[in-house]
Amino acid sequence: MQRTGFAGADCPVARALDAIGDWWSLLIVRDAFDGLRRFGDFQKNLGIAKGMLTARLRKLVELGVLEQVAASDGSAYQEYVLTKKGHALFPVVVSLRQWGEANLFARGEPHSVLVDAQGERVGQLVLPSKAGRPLAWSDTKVRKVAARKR
Amino acid sequence: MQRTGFAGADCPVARALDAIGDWWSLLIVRDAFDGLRRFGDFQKNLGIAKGMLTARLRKLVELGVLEQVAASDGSAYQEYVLTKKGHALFPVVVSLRQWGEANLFARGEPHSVLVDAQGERVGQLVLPSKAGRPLAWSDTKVRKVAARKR
DNA sequence: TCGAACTGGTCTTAAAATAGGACTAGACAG
DNA sequence: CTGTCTAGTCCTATTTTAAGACCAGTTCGA
Repeated sequence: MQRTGFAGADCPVARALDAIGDWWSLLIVRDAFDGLRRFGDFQKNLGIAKGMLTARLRKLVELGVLEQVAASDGSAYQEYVLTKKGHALFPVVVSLRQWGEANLFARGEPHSVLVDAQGERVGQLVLPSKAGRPLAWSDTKVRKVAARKR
Repeated sequence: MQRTGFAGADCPVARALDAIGDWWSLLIVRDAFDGLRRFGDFQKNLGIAKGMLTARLRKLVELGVLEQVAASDGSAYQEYVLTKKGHALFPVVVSLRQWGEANLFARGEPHSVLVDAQGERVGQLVLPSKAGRPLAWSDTKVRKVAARKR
């Protein structure tokens, strides 16, 4: 059966997952943040089937997360680069990274880490209140809109 | 073919997506943050097939994101609640929400919003450097470990 | 300048995942 | 005791995925 979609949901989380919540899209975006640009680079680095990659890249371009530009090396080929909307996914990738680091590796198990320009490990993502005070989950709640179709 | 997995990857993003990067898991987690606890509540709210929900809940329990506890209303049934590891997914859900809010709704289109205890809308997630200065994507890079299998 | 190899795909196929619904055992309410 | 609710299991049709064969245009090396 066709996979259920959430494109019309009121909840931004549902819409976001509908757009980029499949098995590959965020890994492609992660690789794009890592500097990968070419079809073949993504394909080799991810080990993804070419047909899948074609479909995913096309969807990400349609969504406006990636755009195709002429290759930077002067060849006749094209490259895929993050748009502004794509760059806005940075916190999503970082939050997944930080959760993974803290919860999916054994103590001492090596993994890649995110560092700043000085090579220092970055801190944890912080959710500030309007006044700038850090908020935990229990300090927040979701204000729903009047129910529509869902 | 069997869906490609990333359980052994060096990259925490890949492992995180392997664990919770399917179409339903994060929506279940979102609903759990929203206070849903019972099988039937998740099923009704998400419109998910029961077989899917059974499989996803089981996987989330195995992962240690959810745990089953005796129902809080004194009945003989069970409930699913977030563990500490599950609560740690809060920034992931929030980052998806904020990206969705900013990029997937037309201007003026209504959507649910995250507010603090005073009902004020929360700010954007911030990634601080070790010293506490906010970092953008371009201020960071990924330090890889010595290449293994992938 | 010619052929070989590279790039960026398309197409086909088999296996696996999903949606949807029928069915069921035990709990609960009247 | 009986009907309904809960939390599932199981089955089937359809879609998605992985994997690889194949292909046209581009670039490279001699």
